[in-house]
Amino acid sequence: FATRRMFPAFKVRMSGLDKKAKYIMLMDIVASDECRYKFHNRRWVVAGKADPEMPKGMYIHPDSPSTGEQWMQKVVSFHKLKLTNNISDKHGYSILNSMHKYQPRFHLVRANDILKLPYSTFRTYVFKETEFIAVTAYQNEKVSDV
Amino acid sequence: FATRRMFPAFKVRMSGLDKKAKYIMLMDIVASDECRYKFHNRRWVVAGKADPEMPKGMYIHPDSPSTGEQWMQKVVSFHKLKLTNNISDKHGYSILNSMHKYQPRFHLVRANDILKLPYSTFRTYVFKETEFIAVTAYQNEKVSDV
DNA sequence: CTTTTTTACACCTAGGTGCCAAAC
DNA sequence: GTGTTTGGCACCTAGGTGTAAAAA
Repeated sequence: FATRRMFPAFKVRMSGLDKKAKYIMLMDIVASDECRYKFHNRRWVVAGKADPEMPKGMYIHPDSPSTGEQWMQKVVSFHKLKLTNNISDKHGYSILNSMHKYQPRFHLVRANDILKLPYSTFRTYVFKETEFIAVTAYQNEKVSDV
Repeated sequence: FATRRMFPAFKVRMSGLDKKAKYIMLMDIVASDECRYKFHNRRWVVAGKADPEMPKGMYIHPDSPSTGEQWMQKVVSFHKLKLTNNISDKHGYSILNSMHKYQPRFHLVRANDILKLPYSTFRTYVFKETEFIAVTAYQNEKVSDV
């Protein structure tokens, strides 16, 4: 069983925020489709129906809450998000099924305080290009060749 | 301006929790009295009225939420709590006035999820023996002699 | 003079990394 | 044989540590 950070990390650059207001940023990961994949002849191919998914929590960016000004002045990186394939993990990391396809989602909330989160409006953004297949070992040689 | 962890760390050992229920643990720091202190002839003596206090946030223990069973199986340490004397700190660390007396407080909340925190009942505990005076450099030789 | 703050820096440590060999 | 998972391990890095000297 392995627990590692997501690589490469999910990163966003923000603009148009209210400089003075405070924001909380979150992300989560949802299953993309109902398939299990395999890596055959250097290609990803569907290999049956997906395994059941574990419930996944919300990952709150550790700099939350911060002002719009602070968020906008550098790229916001979620590199500390941890993934695992250990279904009995107790640390609250995102539990993914290996060889399944996932979609990260980004949530922006205007709130002064984590305690106010549940009262607040979530704005959710999905970037299709961040979709990925979870693996236990890199399949693409180009990744290790960096 | 310095930002360091609190030393020694605030630690609690838990018992009597519901093993299956999930809990969130928090701590904060409040001013103990209205005095400023000085270290004179190897003793702490009152040296005037306290400076104004900055608002202090709640520090959520990073293992939150976890089950009663997990919390009880080892000492719960808040060693990652950060203190600073930088009044314009933007990281959400606890901003303390040096040479002032403070009281840490511990909060226990039964909740599955950080999003449910504001709906939930806080049980707050104060341990008088954890009161301390904030400093920028150790005054007691016994600390450095360890 | 005493007390307190700041800065710098070498040291250390926890934890994250790729990579490999073995197991499955 | 193929594809996938696991565990180990040397390496590296971010960040926390005390200490001491200088500044205030």
